[in-house]
Amino acid sequence: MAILLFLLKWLELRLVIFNHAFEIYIGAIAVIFTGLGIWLALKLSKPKTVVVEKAVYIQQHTGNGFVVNEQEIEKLGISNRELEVLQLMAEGLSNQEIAEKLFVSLNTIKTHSSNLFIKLDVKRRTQAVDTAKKRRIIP
Amino acid sequence: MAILLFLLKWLELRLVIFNHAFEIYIGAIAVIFTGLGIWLALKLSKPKTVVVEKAVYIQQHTGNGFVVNEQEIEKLGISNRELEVLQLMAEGLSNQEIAEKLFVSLNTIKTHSSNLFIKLDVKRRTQAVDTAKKRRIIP
DNA sequence: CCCTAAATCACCCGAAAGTATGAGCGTGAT
DNA sequence: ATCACGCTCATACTTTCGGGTGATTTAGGG
Repeated sequence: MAILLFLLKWLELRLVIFNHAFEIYIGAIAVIFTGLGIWLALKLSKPKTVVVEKAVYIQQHTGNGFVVNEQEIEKLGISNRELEVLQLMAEGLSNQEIAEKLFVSLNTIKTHSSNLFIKLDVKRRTQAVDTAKKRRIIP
Repeated sequence: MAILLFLLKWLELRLVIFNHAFEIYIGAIAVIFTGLGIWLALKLSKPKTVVVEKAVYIQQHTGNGFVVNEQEIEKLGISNRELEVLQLMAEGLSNQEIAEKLFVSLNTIKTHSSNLFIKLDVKRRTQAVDTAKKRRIIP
């Protein structure tokens, strides 16, 4: 029964195609040449590029005097890995970005930052950066 | 003579058109839809934006000679309330603490900081502080 | 008077940050 | 060899941030 129904539908479809062969042909031509036009335009047109200049602000350290306060770092017991994390933190990087930059996992960075916060006696990364700058641990 | 020749040629052309009406119709369709495709592609293709980073070197503010870069603040359209929030942010305060300090709700601080991030073109508060310092918006 | 901008606040939701805890590994000192 | 320590990573959980949206109020300029 289902097969019969399907057959009938198919025959109907064939009839439709036969009766409207011309329109379908025209439609196919239209679609094909629209596609061709799009392809042509994309291939042959110069890529529209909009150049946006973006200023990048860079701190210029022209031999001015920033000396790392080694005593402070030692006194607080900050390891060099922690210092690296702190520096990247001060540049505004997220933990994820720091992790990628140092080729370690996000959890490791979290551990480092947690230890850093304890050693600096702070609660947040912004506070850590502020404190570290005031103590001349980072420029 | 020339006119006659022209007339003959014209009649010939008419005949050609008559005999090949279908092909010409198809050809016209093809041309029109190729044009449509080209137009579509040119209209709808989004221009590729290329961001060119341009280095801007910042003078180091040695010692305590800090002058606020008013032009920068105005250029970025930072309101004074936003500036207050930014300053407290730089001191490492949480949004909650800033809210309490300024006697407003936490949501208000969130709104201010969100607007700040947009204006400073940053994604995080640490980045905002870093950028603001480099642009001499805050000491 | 209308319109705009600043400032205020609320709610939701997902992402990021931060806390707590435990554990494995290598290195240098005892 | 063992111990301490730095570094690594994980899991689970809580808190904070940040994005998006919309609403209200107030002050100031056209």
